[in-house]
Amino acid sequence: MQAGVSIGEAARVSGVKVPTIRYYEQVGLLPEPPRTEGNRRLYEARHLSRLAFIRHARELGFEVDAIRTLLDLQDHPGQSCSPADSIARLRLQDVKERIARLNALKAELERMIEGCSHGTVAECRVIEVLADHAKCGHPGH
Amino acid sequence: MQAGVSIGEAARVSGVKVPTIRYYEQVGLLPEPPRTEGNRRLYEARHLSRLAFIRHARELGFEVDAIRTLLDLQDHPGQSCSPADSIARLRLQDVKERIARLNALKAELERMIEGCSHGTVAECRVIEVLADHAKCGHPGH
DNA sequence: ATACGTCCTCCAGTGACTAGAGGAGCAAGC
DNA sequence: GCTTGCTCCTCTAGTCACTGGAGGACGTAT
Repeated sequence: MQAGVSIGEAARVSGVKVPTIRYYEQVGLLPEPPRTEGNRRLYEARHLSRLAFIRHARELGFEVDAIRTLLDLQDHPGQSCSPADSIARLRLQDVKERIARLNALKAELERMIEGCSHGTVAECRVIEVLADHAKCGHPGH
Repeated sequence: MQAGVSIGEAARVSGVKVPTIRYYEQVGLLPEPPRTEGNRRLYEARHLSRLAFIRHARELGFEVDAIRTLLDLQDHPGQSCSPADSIARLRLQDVKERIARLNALKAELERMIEGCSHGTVAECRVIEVLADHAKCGHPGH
């Protein structure tokens, strides 16, 4: 086991930016690492793997609060994993809803753009649809 | 033409909350309406239709800045609609990208959840995948 | 006259960062 | 030994599009 790496190095290997790493420490996602004599953070393997965990979870769209719970579970491997399972299921549900909503938006945007005759604003379907909700495929929203 | 409606009434018919209406005025999306003797806002038809426009555009995910441009175009109907068209196209591009990313997340979340054996955290696939990026379908992210 | 609902302004908070000011540590070249 | 330039430190404030609360005024019904 070596000494550890600087915050810049940690940023490089994890793909998380330096200020974001400090932010994660500040909000309690990442434990405070030891420091050098000159007061610089020195990250060890456990910090780096935790950082990778956080990054992956953020990429999957988990909120910081959810990640805190997931990390806490990881620290207690004997517990039931059903909280982790239900956090992931909630997230999946959320993702599915977003996809459905975005597909509706996509359809409406495509209809708007397709109807545009590239003339003046007065006859622009984009503006017209925005101004009058009744003119869109009004899918609920 | 009647007098106009209160901010509460405007909120009711537009579906935009009262503080949000005041916020739109503050950031210059909605013109300042006339006031009553008692200093209350009185919205006229033009304000209400502008509010509907804003709401619809926000629902489609246009940013406030983009909406400002779109409203400006609406106020000058003789201009070419190509700026409106390109704002909408950019938005569509963005929506498409989001859908693609969310579909990838959905696949990964489903794989995670499916692999969960409902036992302890130690053998939980959800935690495991989060901890080790190599264990997911690593679709680019 | 009183009670209640709606309205007013102003200021602070949300989430998850991001950017900048102002200063100190550290390695290399001259 | 000194300077240059990079990385690091803390602290504060800004982003986006709202949202919420304090503290007070107006308006209407009883």
